[in-house]
Amino acid sequence: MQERYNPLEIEQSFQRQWSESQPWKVSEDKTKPKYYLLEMFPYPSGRIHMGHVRNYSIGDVVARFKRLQGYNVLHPMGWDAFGMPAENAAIQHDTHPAIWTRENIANMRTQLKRMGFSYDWDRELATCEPDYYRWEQLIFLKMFEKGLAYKKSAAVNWCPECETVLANEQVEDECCWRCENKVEQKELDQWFFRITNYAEELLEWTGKLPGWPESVLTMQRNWIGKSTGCELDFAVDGQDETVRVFTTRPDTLFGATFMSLAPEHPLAKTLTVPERSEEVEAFVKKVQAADQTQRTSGEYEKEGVFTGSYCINPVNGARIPVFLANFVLMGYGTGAVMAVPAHDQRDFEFARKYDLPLQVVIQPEGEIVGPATMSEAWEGPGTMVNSGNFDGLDNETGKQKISEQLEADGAGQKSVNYRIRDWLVSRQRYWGTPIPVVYCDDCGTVPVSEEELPVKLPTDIKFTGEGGSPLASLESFVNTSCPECGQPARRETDTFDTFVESSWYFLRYASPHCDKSPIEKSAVDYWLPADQYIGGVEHAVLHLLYARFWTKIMRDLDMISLDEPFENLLTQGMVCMETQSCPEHGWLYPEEIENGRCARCQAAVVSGRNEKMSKSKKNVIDPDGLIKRYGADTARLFTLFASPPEKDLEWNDQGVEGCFRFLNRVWRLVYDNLPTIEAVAEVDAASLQPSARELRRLAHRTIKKVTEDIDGSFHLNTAIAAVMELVNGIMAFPDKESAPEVLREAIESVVRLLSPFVPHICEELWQNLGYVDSLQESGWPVWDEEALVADTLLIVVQVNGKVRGKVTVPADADNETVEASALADTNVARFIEGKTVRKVIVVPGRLVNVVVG
RNA sequence: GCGGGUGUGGUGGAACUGGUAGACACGCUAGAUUUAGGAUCUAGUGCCGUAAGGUGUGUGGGUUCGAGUCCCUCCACCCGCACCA
Repeated sequence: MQERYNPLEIEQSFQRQWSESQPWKVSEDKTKPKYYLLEMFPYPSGRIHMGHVRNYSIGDVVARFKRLQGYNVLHPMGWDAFGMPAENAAIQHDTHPAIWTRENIANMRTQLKRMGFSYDWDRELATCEPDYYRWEQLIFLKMFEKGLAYKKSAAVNWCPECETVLANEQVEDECCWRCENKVEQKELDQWFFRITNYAEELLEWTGKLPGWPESVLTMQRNWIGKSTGCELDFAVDGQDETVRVFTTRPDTLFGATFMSLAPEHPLAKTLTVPERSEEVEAFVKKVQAADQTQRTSGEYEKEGVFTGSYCINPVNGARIPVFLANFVLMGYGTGAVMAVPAHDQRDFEFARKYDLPLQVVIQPEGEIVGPATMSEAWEGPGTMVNSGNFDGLDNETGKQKISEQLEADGAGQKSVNYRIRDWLVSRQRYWGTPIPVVYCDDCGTVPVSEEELPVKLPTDIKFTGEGGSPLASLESFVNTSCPECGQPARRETDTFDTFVESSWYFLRYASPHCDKSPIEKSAVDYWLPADQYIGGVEHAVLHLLYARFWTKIMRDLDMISLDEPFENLLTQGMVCMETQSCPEHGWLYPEEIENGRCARCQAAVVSGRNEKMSKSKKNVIDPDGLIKRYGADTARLFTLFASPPEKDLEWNDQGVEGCFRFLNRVWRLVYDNLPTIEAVAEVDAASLQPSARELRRLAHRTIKKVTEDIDGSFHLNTAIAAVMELVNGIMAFPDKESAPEVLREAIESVVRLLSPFVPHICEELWQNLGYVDSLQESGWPVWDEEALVADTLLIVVQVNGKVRGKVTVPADADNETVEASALADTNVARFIEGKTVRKVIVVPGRLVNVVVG
């Protein structure tokens, strides 16, 4: 055995072996319990970053652990390979997205292998390959057939920088999720997936995913945004029209004193009387000129205009004026709102501004509110008043009763509204899956026939960066014949949102080479759902919602029998680091700083906030540099030890040093003790001296702790801390020579327990301990319950709840004995002296509390 | 506004069903070793105090023999949704 720990040599040697023997290649084996460990696959940007290192290190611990426990573990890796950066790179570097992407994949694959992650590389897939996306096109055809994919003209989000439309989920604060530029609204003809058909089921299942973090479930519930109420019709006075409204507060119907329509409402023009049309048109123009951000921010001043028409309240015949109001959105509900100023704050403000009447219909308990005295709307519960037959009911009952009445009268019905909109999936970009559709002058929108698939993305393309998608100008692609009538026709030149590919890659992993269909059902039946999914929380309402939706789609197309794809979800925190900047040169990389000064101009460097590592702010650590300096095991160990997986990780170079020192200590632990433990007998538990029994107890306690910390709970940082304690305990063990078999067991435990975290060094140490077979074949250690039992216990003695002493008692001492020795402690006696002992509480195995007074 | 979450030493973080708060690590201090530095080893390290002891988990209160943990109040910060009818 070498004296010094040489990580690079060891790691490369094992990685070469693993490449050849492919120890993690799996197939369906019904004799073993399966475990599908999935990590969010990366976009092939070119290099892995610390976020990947962290994500995949967490996953690899669990994969290796489960394998050692005897599970048949599927642990795949692939590439989310379509997307904008490839196109931008092609324009900038005069290359082709396909070449750029494949080179990046090759680089990153090497980097992942250099980290020692235990993937089944045989299942690797890249979504930009026709043998992947052809199946996506097939599923699209089936969705089209069922009306689950459709094209419509709608006001959509347009990113001028990316020159494409975006889904609602991809707009954050009115900005593009990718380039952070301001998004515009445009009326365009686009492809949608009917996710709204699944709104209720997606919502319902958020209550049936106990393995998901509450925060993600809540975000999805918010996004789906269900509200229940009813829809009802208001007749227009003197015209043969009705205005349909949606309300969640039918109980306030008697309090409706006016009506607000969205400026875009189809009836807006019809209801405007000629003498008001000038004013109304001016108002509509003004609202349309304001951008969406202003219009939907709470601070936007409520404004409106009277149309001159009146509606009739169906329950009491009241004649109420119809307004157009800037805060009413056409995209939600029916685009018309019955305004109840006494019980809705927005309506209240609007009514005060335009001097419209208030009618109180819900009286809160214990106070009297009236139109004259109200300074804000009462939105809380109460008793119904001024509501005809419904007076005296509590308003919750009133909601039910009024809805029933409306239904009985045929004036309305109970109704549910969702905030979620259909998923806009077409993109005006080149580097994506072609949408397999043809436009024919005679036959209209015609799907490509299944036999024609895949519609391959053409590669003979020039990238100028101008004029939108290069596909549209590629005659050889665009010009085709109609699948139905054979006449000349044009291909769809939009491609799919890349989130379509990532919505089902985890299903494809089950049978990645299947060339008959998207998936092999038996393989999906065996492996899915994924037992554990690990990735960043930024996909809470994007990928994680789409993937759930797609799974249900494939289920309803009878391709799989699965309701939900991911049994357990772990959202790991971000990797953060302080930003550093120079007044002259802006953001600085860590290696551009020398002794707190800018390497170029020697100006003092200013430290900024601790935030997510990002290239744009240059607060990044390159995994490659870390591996070269310390090895992959240290890189893995630090990201796992520095903080619990779900929390953000603060980068700390000294912490990395500390982890490297620890691995050196482990190395030395084996090296120094090897002569003592090379040839020893089995442990004979019965004949051990107290100190050896103590060490053995520590070793077994650690096995238990590490097992329980990894399994299900992901307390990886405390698992590592526990092994560190064991190492400290072994180093301090005084009787190494007289109890070598216990020493060996303890040292072996360290090596075995650490192996999922730092596999290379452990494998090497295992061999040095004399084993020929791989550590991966050795199984996970099990603790001996009997070894956990202590001979003596340390009992804390409190007087009136304050710690005054500690006594050691035999483990089997009864309460009386424990109490007696507690009271006999000299320091405890000091505090009891002269006082009456009122009560003594003995907590077996823990403490004694003496209550005096 | 609604919903979710988080507040513990100089720092990252521990603490099972209420039972020694601060495990483990970083940093720091002192010492050993070393030509020096690094590495390594030993001891110490919440705060106040020479000590005995006091005090301490965002604030204030409550339950309890005993509260970081349970209940109530308030505060701060983070995340998601938001004129959603």
